[in-house]
Amino acid sequence: MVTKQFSGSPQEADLTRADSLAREIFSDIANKWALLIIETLGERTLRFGELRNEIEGISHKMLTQNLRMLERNGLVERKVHPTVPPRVEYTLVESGQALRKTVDGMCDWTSRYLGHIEDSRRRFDA
Amino acid sequence: MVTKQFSGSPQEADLTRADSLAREIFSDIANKWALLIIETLGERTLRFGELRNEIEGISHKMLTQNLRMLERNGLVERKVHPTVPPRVEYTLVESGQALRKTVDGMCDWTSRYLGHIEDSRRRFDA
DNA sequence: CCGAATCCAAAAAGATACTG
DNA sequence: CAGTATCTTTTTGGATTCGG
Repeated sequence: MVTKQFSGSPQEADLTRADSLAREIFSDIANKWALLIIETLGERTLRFGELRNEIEGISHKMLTQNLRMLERNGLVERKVHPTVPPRVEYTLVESGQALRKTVDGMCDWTSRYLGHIEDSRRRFDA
Repeated sequence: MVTKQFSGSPQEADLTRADSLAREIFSDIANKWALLIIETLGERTLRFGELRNEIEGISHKMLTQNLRMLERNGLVERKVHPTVPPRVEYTLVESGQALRKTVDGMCDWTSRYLGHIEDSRRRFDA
C-alpha cells in the first residue's frame, strides 16, 4: 500500500519501513519529467543530448537530475564511452521497462480521454 | 505522443494543438498527490476529511488544489450535501477509474521492485 | 466541515559559467 | 559532449485565518 505511510499494527515494523520506502520511491517516479524520460528511453538507448532533444522543454539540469535518480533506483543504466568528445548512453533496463508499460498506459489514457477532458474543462471554467 | 510538444510537419496544426494539450494534461496528473488521490478514491467515494486521513502527509491545501484540478479534468465528481455541517463527497468517475488501473500498475511495480531498488540504491550510494 | 485567501518559508527550476 | 556548481528567480507548499 503506497497511500498509507504507516501500517496500523504495532508488530509490523518491517511493513512500516517497506511502506515508507514504497512511498519514497513513488514520490521519486511519480513526476512529469521522470515519466517522460522513461517513456522516451523505452524505445531505444539514447545519448544525453538526444534525450534532451526528444523531450520537449526539459532543461539540462532537470534531465541530469532525473537521470541520476533513475540510475540510483536501478531503472536506467549509464554507459560512458571514454572518447573525445565524451559519449554517454542511457538505457532503460528491465525494471524500467516494466514500469514503462504502465506509463504507456497513462499516455494511452491521455489520448483516449482528450476530448472528454476538453469538454469537462469547458464546463468547469464556465 | 506526449513526449513531443510539437509535431514536425507544418500542416498538422491540429495535431500540434492536441499534443500540447496532451502534454498539459500529462503534467497535471503525473504528480504524486494527484495519483495518490486517484488511487485512494478508486476504492470508494470519500469525504474531504476522510480523504485527508487516508492519504498520509497531504495538506489541506494540496488536497483542495488537486481535487479541483481532477474535477476540472473530469476525473472526479464533487457532490455537496447542503447540511450543517457541510458534507462534501468525492467520487472517481469512469475516466478516473480508467486511469486508476494504470496507477494500480505503478503501485504494483513499486512493491515488486522494492528489493531491487533498495539494492541498487546501496550500490549507487557507495 | 469544507473551502478560499493570505502570508511566508522552502524548494524547484532556469541561466550561466567553468571543467574534463 | 556531458557534467557540476553557483546564483537568481519562480513556484510550491505549509500555516493560519476567516467565511459559508
